Amino acid sequence: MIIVTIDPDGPVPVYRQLAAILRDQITSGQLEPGRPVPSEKQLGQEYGVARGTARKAIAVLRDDEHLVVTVTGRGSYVVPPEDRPDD
Amino acid sequence: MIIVTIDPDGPVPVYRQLAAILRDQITSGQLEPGRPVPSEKQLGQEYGVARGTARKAIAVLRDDEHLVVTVTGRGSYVVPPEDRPDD
DNA sequence: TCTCATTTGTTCGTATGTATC
DNA sequence: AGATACATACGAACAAATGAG
Repeated sequence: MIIVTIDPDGPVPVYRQLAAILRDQITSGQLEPGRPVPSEKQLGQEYGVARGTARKAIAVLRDDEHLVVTVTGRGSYVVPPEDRPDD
Repeated sequence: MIIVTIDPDGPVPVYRQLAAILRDQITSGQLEPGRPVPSEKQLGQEYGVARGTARKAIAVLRDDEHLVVTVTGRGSYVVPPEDRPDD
């Protein structure tokens, strides 16, 4: 069992650490295709970071890696592997 | 007559200023036990704040001070003094 | 049962100010 | 100067619950 925590004082920015955690959950199938990613608020509470930081982590997965899509007023959802551009 | 206004630029957050205003109205009896607190929308309009800010003010009175209870789809109501935990 | 308005609940989008590194 | 991080605040959209009719 690997304990995944965030180190605010480490060399890697918090939002990138959180993005890595979520990326692992997605690629491992723990977060299934089509299912919603926890909200920015939830992620903030669960990982002890500000909403803006959680938001930035999701932005990485969405804008840079296309692992999720975001819908205003709804949330972000895991993109099925076959729908991901160059994967 | 004390004029109660909200100072958006002061050191105290707007939602706490509004919570203080409502708290005074409740403890002074101006807002009577059992009666509804103005809706989030109304408070927003009356005090010139966003609904989310009015909502946050009510959350303080409900979650931290137990001065009001909230019913989804209905509104928030003033808790009678004798029903308030440790008061 | 159905429709409608009102209200609370939740979420994202954006901006500002402050502080730190 | 720039990136990071937090708190606050406004706005918008969507959802769910309630009650009136």
